Amino acid sequence: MARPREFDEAAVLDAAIRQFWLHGYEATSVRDLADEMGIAGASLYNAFGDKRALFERSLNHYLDQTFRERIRRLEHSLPPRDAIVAFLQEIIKRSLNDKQRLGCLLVNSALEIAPHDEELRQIVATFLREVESFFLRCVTSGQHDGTIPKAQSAEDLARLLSGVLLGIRVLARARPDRKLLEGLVRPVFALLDNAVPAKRLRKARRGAS
Amino acid sequence: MARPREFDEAAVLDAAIRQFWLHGYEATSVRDLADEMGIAGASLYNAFGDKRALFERSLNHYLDQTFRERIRRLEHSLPPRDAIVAFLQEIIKRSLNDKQRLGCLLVNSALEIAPHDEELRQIVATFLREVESFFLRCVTSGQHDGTIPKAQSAEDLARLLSGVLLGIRVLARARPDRKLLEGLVRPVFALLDNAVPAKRLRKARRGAS
DNA sequence: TGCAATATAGAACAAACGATCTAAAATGAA
DNA sequence: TTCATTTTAGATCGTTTGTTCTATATTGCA
Repeated sequence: MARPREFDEAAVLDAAIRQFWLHGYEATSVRDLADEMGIAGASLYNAFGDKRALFERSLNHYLDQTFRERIRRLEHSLPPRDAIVAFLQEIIKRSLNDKQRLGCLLVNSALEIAPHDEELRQIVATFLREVESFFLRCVTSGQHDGTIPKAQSAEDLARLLSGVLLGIRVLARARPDRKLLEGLVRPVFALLDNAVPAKRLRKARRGAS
Repeated sequence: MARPREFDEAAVLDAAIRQFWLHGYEATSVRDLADEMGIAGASLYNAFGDKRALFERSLNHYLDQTFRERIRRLEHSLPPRDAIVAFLQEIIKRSLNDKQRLGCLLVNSALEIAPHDEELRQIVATFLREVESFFLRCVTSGQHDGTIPKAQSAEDLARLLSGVLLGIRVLARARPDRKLLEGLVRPVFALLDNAVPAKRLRKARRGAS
């Protein structure tokens, strides 16, 4: 047949993700990309098409590696309410440890390019629905087994959780402050608690641990 | 002395805001800016310094015109809890009417350039604290007069409201969906309601209106 | 009415941009 | 071994970028 690729596609995609993540789409040049990916410009165009197509591949790869992995892992290992709490706490932890202020590539993309590119907007929108339906499954299941109160509809709680998730990521980009982020989610977790007043709950938690 | 300016500084700043808002910082060229502002490139550099300095002026002008105006208006005309509700509803309304998907220049900036420019990050962070302290004043005052429950600390509620505000703006950029945004804030408003179960509250509201 | 000072329009600058071309290298099937 | 096919590195394409220069116009003060 023909000469085979010399590079590992997944590895160079990871490098591309890192560049787009670090500088954003517009501020990343094709030369930066090729250098960091360790391939020549021509190879990049040959293998991925153009800059925009490479970005689309990178974003999809990122969503698979990062978000979908987290959803799978938490949903299969924890009871529904705990999965929600763990999800948000993991996001907070990542935001606080993010010394380079990368933020979240999904959120960054949702703002920088989704509004100017209908196809990418669809990808972002579809994935955001995917996250929301993870929250919805958790809330519905928690309301069934009695660990989450039914005062608010499962749909609205899932919507709120999506919004809070994105809000944390934006806020953390400018103010990576532990008190701020942990305080932000406290009232949300209270909404997921079974109608137990906050004071009694704190006392109960201290007793348990 | 010397020859006077031929353009109105506030007017050309508005045009600059529109360009940065529409395309983002990186994707807006100085030629685009000068054309839309109706001045020559040299005049732009003479009057504002460089592209980055013009952006800083634009952002500050935007924050004054849009956000600070809204905070002043609502805080002086409405009781605290209503001011919070009106603030979020106004953001939702703007997001749904935003045919050009401009989003919010503050949120866009917080993600595109704040992480790469320490001085602009400070401006964004300081303003975000300003918004949070508006929410804090409202919640504290509402908790005092009994219109907002004290189950959650005023600080945490203000933090949550900030996060929800940003979350709405990001979500709306990719999914400008009324059900999503209005559903998102419903549980938040419930947190601000005086421990009245949702069912009784809906009934009471129907009776009142 | 000069004169210093600033604003203007438009050309010009080097550098960087996304993308492509050229020619050599590497492969498996015939 | 030949050949069609693909990948590679590096030069190169025409644009566009942010910024500055040149030359002219316009002002208030002396």
